[in-house]
Amino acid sequence: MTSETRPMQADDGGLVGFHKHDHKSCVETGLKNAEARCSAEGLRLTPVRRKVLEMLLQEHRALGAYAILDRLREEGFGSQPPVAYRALDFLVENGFVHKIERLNAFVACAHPGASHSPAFMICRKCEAVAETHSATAKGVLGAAAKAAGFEIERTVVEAEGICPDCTEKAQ
Amino acid sequence: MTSETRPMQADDGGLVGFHKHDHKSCVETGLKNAEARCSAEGLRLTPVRRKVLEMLLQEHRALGAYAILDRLREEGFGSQPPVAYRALDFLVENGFVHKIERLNAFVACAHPGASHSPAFMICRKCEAVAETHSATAKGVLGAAAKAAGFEIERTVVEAEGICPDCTEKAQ
DNA sequence: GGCATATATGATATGGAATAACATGACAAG
DNA sequence: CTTGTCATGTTATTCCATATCATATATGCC
Ligand SMILES: [Zn+2]
Ligand SMILES: [Zn+2]
Ligand SMILES: [Zn+2]
Ligand SMILES: [Zn+2]
Repeated sequence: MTSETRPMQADDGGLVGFHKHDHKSCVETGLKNAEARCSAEGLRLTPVRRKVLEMLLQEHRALGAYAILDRLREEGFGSQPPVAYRALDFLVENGFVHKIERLNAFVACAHPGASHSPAFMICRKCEAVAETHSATAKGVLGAAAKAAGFEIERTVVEAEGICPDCTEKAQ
Repeated sequence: MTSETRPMQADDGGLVGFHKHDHKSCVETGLKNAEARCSAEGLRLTPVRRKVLEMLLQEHRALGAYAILDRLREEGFGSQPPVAYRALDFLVENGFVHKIERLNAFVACAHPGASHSPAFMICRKCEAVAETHSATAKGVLGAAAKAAGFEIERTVVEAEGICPDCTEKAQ
């Protein structure tokens, strides 16, 4: 099957971005989880880092580095690009946040704690982003890589299209 | 429509980037193909567009827009960003070139003429890029999308890792 | 506590990617 | 010849990202 510690399923809430849900708890538990994991693993969830994670949990869409930076400035943190990028680097490295390559932007991870190869669905109308998981390395691509002797370390899987809400509205 | 006429297979030469091959013919046939398709479909393969495609066929790796721009300048074409971006837009829209989101860079398509959802393997050491195809929309992600009511229009599938050559050299 | 070391932040500067907006040129249709 | 369309050229600006140096803050050891 897919993942080692806590395998995910297609219906286990992976599509937060497209559905109604208890958003306040969504943010709170996200932060709680991060705090727990950081203290468990000796990582330092400093104020800037915590704030950036909070911002990203707040939205269920991707934020660009400069949007993040603007908000950091408003909150009294440093206002130069490296401030945002360093916080993002930390969060991405430790799996709290993912980068959406297609958008050059960032989203909070929807499956904190689980080891996973994330996959994303990006609505090109409303820019909502939903995270699910991919098994790319085990599918066609994995076979091709194996055949070629290419060693996969990381995969980027992003689907662009129209989310259910926008499809509905368009009717 | 560029049609479901010639589906690809996992072993049909999709890994050009990692293997020795007749590179001169590689470029020539690439350009011939493009010319043929353009005149068949009423597209205009103008000098800039042709030059950019040639450059990308020449390399088997991704080139950034500004690298392309530099060479265009050397060849006497316009030297401002839009010159390169417009040519690239044309080539990407018509399937002659793909954008590698992970690198913010561009490669010539290795399967010209065939309708396909490309997938890429990117070596993080030598930056070689090999194109193969993905069936993402039919795999786990496709199922999740269907379940969520998300309509996939396009997929980005990019695997980062180490190519066979670099693995070998490292021994 | 005091001090050395590592880590995190602040601030400056620069480079690279991408697009908006406007002007000009080539060319075909009317 | 005029008009419309498409491609190109040019200017300017915005957004994304990193290198570098200086300062502060935490942590571990004496
Ligand atoms: Zn995730
Ligand atoms: Zn939408
Ligand atoms: Zn292709
Ligand atoms: Zn390599």
